[in-house]
This record gives sequence, C-alpha cells and structure tokens, in this order.
Amino acid sequence: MWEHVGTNDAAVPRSTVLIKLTELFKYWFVASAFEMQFEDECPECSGPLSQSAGEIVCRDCGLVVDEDLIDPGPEWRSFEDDDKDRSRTGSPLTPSRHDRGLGSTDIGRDRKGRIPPRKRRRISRWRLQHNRAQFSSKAERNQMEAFSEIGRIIDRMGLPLDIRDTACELFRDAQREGIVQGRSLEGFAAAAVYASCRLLRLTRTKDEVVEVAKAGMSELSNAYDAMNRDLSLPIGAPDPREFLPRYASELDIPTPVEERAKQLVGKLDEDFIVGRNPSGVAAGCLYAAARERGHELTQKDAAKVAAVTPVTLRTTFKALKEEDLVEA
DNA sequence: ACGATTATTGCGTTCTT
DNA sequence: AAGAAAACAATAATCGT
Repeated sequence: MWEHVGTNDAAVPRSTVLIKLTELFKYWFVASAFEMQFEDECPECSGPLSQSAGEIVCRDCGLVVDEDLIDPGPEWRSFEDDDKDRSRTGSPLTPSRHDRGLGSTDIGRDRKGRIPPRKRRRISRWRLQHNRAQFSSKAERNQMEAFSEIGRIIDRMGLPLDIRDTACELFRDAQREGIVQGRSLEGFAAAAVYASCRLLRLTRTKDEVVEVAKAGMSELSNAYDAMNRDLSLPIGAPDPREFLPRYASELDIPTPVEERAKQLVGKLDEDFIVGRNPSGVAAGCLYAAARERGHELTQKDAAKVAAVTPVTLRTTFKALKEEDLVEA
C-alpha cells in the first residue's frame, strides 16, 4: 500500500499534466507524498512503524498501533536482485514460498462428504501425487520446511513481515552456498530469523529466538556462524543501544530517560563494552538514567527485562559512576 | 584448556516508611 | 524498628578463544 507511492508511475496519470506546470510544484508534490508515507510514528516511543499482516506495529517497542486493517494484498515490488523487473502480470512473487508463489495449486478436501467414496479415493490419490510432483528436488522440499518454520518463529515473536522476507532470502543464499548440508534445518531457520533481526536493527538475543524455535541453542549458533562466515554478512557485535527501546517500553520508561540512557552508552569507554553482555550494559545505562532523572526503577526490575542479574547490571553502573556523569 | 565475564548465594549495610 | 534495596564477597558456571 505505502510501497506503491513513488514506484508506480502509472498511478498518477492525471496529475502529471499539472505537475509539469512548474518544477516547484513537482517537488512539492513529491515531498508531500513522501511525508504521507512516513509521517506516522509510534505514539509511545515515536519510533518507526511497520506494517505486518493486518496490523501496524512499532518497530521499536512492538506496540500495536492499528489492527484489523484490510490486507494490502500482494506486494508489487521486485524480489529479483536487479530490482528492475516490476512486472504487474502473473501471480505476485512471494519470497516466503518455496517456488516464489508461482504455479501453486491445492486440491481441497471434501469436508461436506458429498462426493461418493469411489470418487473420493481417486481424488485423494491425485492430491498425493500432485503434492509430490511439486517438489522436484530435496532442496525445494527443505526450503519449504524451513520457510514454514521461519514464518512460525516470526509469528510467535511478533516480528514484522519484512523480517520474514529477508530471513527467507538468507536461507536461500545459505542453501545456494551449500552450507546447509549436514547441519540442522531448524537451526538454519532460527539463524536466518536471528540474522535478519540483526540486519534490520531489530536486534533480539539468541535466547529469545531459541525460546520459540524448534532448534536448540547449539543448532542456532552453528547455523548462524556458518552463515556469518560464508555469506560474509555485515554484522558486528550487537550495540547495547539496540536493546534500549524495547526495554524502556517494557518498563514504561519515558522517552527522555531512554534518550539519556542511549547517550550514556555512547559515553562509555569502548574498552569496557567489548566482551561484555550488551543487554547487561543496556540495562545498566537504563537504570542509571532512570535514577538520575528521578524515575522509579529498581535494579531488580531493570535486570529482569534484560534477562541478566542485578549484579551484572551493577558492573556497568559502577563503571558509569567511576568514569563520568552519574552521581553516587 | 585457559582467562574473563556472569550467575548464584549469603550477608552486613544503607535507605525508606 | 522493620523491610526493601543496593553493595560486597566468594564460588560455581559459562563464554570466547
């Protein structure tokens, strides 16, 4: 729906005449269209919004701003690498389907029992063979398995759909590189989700993914490491700041305090941060900022949302005190 | 296997009511 | 004075290399 703006030139045929009147007018038009696209922000944390299936959620705090929308339908954008082909014929290309949504046919079941038994058996045999014929290789079957697992994880974690799409793309790439061989399929599904969260700056911890995934921690790590290495993803160590919006939202911490916490993370010595649990650092700075601004927050609660102990929170709080702006 | 970080537990101290 | 919260210390577990 929003992605339509600016990509579909044919959608504004009547305006084009007017637009040509002056260059100025043209720029105004483009600017206002752009603004319409992005003017909405999260009422709670004023973070960016994202549209998932049937609802609009905040990318930072996960607040559901609007739901039960009309499904925007197929996304008319190209999923090819070149980004050139925006053909509007044929079925929509969906990356989360093993065949990209092309030529899928399902033979339904007879729920009402109106088809005579003889015919029914024949139909059921058709279905079986038809479904078998859909997979020309083991790889395709694996891909479908992985995609459905990815979709399940995304759903359970309440993540936006574009995360799912890039996760599916990542899995494709991994498969093309042949690194899935001999490793857990579920692990790769989980790893793809984790990696795309990292890529799109919606960082979650591995633990959070493992909790809902079918894969265990070791499977995820194996797959993720392999992907990171062989696909050379541009992912470094997670920045503590990436956790702040979510934690702040869960603790009902006002935005200015969260901003202060972000600032504190930035002021922290780089040597201190490396090798330390980023979400622990985030919790420590959040706690420090809250105490400084007189916002009620105990170490216990702050540590809890970050899934660390008060003791680890304290180490960064202590460093904060020793180094600079935070009073005892 | 090793060094560093974090978790766990227990306990005396400080702050709040 | 009582209870909660924060600080401290020692040891076990875990992580990264």
